[in-house]
Amino acid sequence: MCPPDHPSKATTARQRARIEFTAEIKAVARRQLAESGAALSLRAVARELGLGSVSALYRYFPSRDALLTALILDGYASLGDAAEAAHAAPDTDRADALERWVGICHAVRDWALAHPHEYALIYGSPLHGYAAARDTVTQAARVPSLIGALFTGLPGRDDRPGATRPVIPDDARQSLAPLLTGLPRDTPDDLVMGSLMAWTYLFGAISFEVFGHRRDIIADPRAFFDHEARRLGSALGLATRR
Amino acid sequence: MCPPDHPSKATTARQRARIEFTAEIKAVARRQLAESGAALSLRAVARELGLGSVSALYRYFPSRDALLTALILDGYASLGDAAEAAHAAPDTDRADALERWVGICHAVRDWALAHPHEYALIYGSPLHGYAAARDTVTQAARVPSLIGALFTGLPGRDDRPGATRPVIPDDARQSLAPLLTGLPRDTPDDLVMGSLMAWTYLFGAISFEVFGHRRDIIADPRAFFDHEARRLGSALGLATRR
DNA sequence: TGTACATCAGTGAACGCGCGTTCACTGATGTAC
DNA sequence: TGTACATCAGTGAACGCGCGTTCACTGATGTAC
Repeated sequence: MCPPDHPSKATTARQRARIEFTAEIKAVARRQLAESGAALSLRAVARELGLGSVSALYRYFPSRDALLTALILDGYASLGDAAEAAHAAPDTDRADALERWVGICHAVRDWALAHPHEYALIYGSPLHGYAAARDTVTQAARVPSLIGALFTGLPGRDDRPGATRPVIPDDARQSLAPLLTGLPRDTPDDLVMGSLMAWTYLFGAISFEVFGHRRDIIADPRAFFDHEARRLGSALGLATRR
Repeated sequence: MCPPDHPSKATTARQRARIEFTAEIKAVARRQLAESGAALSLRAVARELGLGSVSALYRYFPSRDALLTALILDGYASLGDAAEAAHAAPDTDRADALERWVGICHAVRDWALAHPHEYALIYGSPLHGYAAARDTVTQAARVPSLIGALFTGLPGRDDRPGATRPVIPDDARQSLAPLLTGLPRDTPDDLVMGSLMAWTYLFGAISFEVFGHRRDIIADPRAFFDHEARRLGSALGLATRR
């Protein structure tokens, strides 16, 4: 269905054109999704591309759902890129976990505000008959992984001797089992829990703003967001240097 | 468009039938929304109602959007009822703010899991060309108001003399202005902030679960939810008695 | 109480539009000898 | 280097389906005298 990921030097003009046109189709589809709203129409995409027929699209995507899947995958990847770039930014103090957390929060929020419809595609209501493709999970896990690393990574840990660790009841701890199997054995449960809560909060705050539930309620969304991210991060145990 | 809200005793059989049938239309529409997915089709609703023609529906709702608006309004009202019932439940210790918070959380979650499509209609991605009706704001405000009352109401306040209040930066405080005008003058900003954060978190956690982002990640969602609600509530300053 | 008229619920056909997918085809770009 | 054949991009028509909304209508339910 798609050209190989590692194009050999033997790429013909046809292959290059195919790759370019595939990208162009996705770009147009993305734009239309952003402008016209929720529904993605192959006919409209073909029209805007100047194609004389809809059926030409079927050379590139076997169905409408396949195109949608590609857009979702790209969305996750693009969001992951933005978050990881913020994490790797040279001007942040890498030892200050709270600052890094706030930086990631802003990166995700900025991305969501810049691509509200792609955000809705990823984190909004699930689509009618559409079943998420297996491939998406890898990309979808990038942001939560980043947050998890921030909480459980050593330089950010707030393990001052005086600090008391929150107690996690057994049933809640056991419900983390699917996650813990993928982590080092000595990862403290409360930090895993904390990173999940941080991810949840981040998603909630941005969804509220993007979906309009904060309109007329909060005057300066960015200032509010900055503060809530800070307060939540420290409430969940992220340490700052100051 | 609709019969008067306060039906006088002079309700004729016709008027009663009209009210009943309006409710039946909404019930069928709700069911179809839950089963078939996102799209609401007047024709399908008419078919299931046994009507010989779609156009009969136009006696009850002037357009498809009007029916959608009615469903959204009902959704907010139904959710508000559930949350308020939990808050007024006789077996909860009314002086224990944390327990009441957790009770409301479970009530909202239970409602959302029982009505996932209605939940998506209310809190999911905004609909294509659809603009929210003015009437919805009153109903939409019920859950956040309840949470706000819990945080700022006296019996729940964690105002032990030793407790230090979180400091809120000026810009974040000012962004709360639209909300503060509707509250008593001496309402502490940090509690208003806390209730907004609690509402945000609640929405984030439930959306994650309802929209499937916790599938394969958390084994026992209810246990996890119970713990996260507790931990968040106390992190935001709600006191418990124990 | 009985009749004449107004109100309104529901009908059925039509308008004009959209959509995803299939299929046999033309013609250009590549490949093998 | 030149020719014969295979590959594949794009065409255009068709299938079969969906949708919201309008409109002139029939016939039953209510109201006023």
